[in-house]
Amino acid sequence: MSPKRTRGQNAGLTRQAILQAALALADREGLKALSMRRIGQELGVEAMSLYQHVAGKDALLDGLVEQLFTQAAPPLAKAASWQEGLRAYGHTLLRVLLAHPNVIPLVVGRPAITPQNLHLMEDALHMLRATGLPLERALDMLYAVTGFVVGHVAILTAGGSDRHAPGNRLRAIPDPDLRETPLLAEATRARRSSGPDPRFGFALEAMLRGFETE
Amino acid sequence: MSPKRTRGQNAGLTRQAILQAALALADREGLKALSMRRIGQELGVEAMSLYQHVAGKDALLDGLVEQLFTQAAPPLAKAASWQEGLRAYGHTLLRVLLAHPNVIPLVVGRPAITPQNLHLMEDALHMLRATGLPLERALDMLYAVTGFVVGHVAILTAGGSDRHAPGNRLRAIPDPDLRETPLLAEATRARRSSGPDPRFGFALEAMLRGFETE
DNA sequence: ACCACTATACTTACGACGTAAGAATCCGTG
DNA sequence: CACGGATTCTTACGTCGTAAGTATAGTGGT
Repeated sequence: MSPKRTRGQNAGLTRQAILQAALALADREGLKALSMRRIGQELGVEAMSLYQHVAGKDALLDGLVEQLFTQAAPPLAKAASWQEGLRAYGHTLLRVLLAHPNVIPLVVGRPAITPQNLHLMEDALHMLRATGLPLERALDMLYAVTGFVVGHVAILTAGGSDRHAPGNRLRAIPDPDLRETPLLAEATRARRSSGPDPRFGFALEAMLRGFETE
Repeated sequence: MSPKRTRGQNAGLTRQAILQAALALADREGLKALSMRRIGQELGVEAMSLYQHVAGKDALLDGLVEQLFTQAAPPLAKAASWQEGLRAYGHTLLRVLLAHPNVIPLVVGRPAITPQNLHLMEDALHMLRATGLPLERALDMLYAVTGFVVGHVAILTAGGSDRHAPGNRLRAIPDPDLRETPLLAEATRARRSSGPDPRFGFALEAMLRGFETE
């Protein structure tokens, strides 16, 4: 009944399993809850056991970011034109990031230069160049789109992450005081009633068009 | 000679002075060095003394972000058209953020909903509406530009903040392994040799144009 | 001159953190 | 069965944010 293990008994730990548990924990309780001890607890294991599979906390956080980007990469790989590829990549990345709002500060705060992620970028460059884009321009656009999406999401989820850690909602401004900032209050109220992101797609298109007509 | 104080002697602490010292410390030694004890030490004071002027560490970090946005707000306030205002705001914000690369994760990770910042947004909305923009659209654009700049900077400074805390350089990718990712290596090398941000202005213009012709 | 009173700074203390070092246990191979 | 590497657990150290309590300096009234 009790899954108690003794000392050297393999607990089935994996880098992947650890990252998954950490991501789930971050989603559920916020970044502040992401301590080694807590993650271990989540896996029925002591904190120090994790160090067999990840080099340290920073490496673990890099791994989290890597997980997210890995999810967003495929659409880019199998597109016909660079416009279509970047568009699909942008929307997918947006969706992935919004699915894990608590982790967004990590995505922004660290480049996550894991081997895995470097290969993702390499593949993307291959694809973009295959559809007839100068190499340097391809990197620029990859950065521009990624930066735009990340920034957009950062603004969207501002205030969510840890302030009121569990159960954070996805909004821009937390009900500003009406008498102090009436315009702001009215504008955010109006904005919130419309769909979740009517402006994102448009701005992204504007960027793609801009790159086209350079 | 010795600036030693005894117990109740006023040390000249202020919220402003604390924030300034903290910002300088973060610029100099990275976010990880930003502990209450360390900041106090910087001001010749014990950690707990700071709590008389800031509510806690989170509030202090919010204050840091507030400082940055306050620096970027003026250009928007005194512009003739919304295009000009947003353009000036974007470029100024970019400059301010790049001047403090270490704190960028904070800017992204927290909305810094301080009263001060809410008023900044309120003023911006006033200005944008005065030059003939629907309120809701004004907020959209403010968010879009802010998000774009933040994202751009986040990507630009990725890897800097704490990894090798002091003396971080401002680059996108840290010399990827040539044999693993040849395209990426070549593209980043080419990119780095050109100016610091040839693409930012263009992308920003594309966005503004896009909003115009909606 | 004295005395509350308030503002400010310091001291101590607690629990949680990341992780270095080493001991204990399991498991595959001989 | 023996043993050696892999994996986990235990213990320990220094640092963190901050709650609670204490001591000192300045201030205004008498």
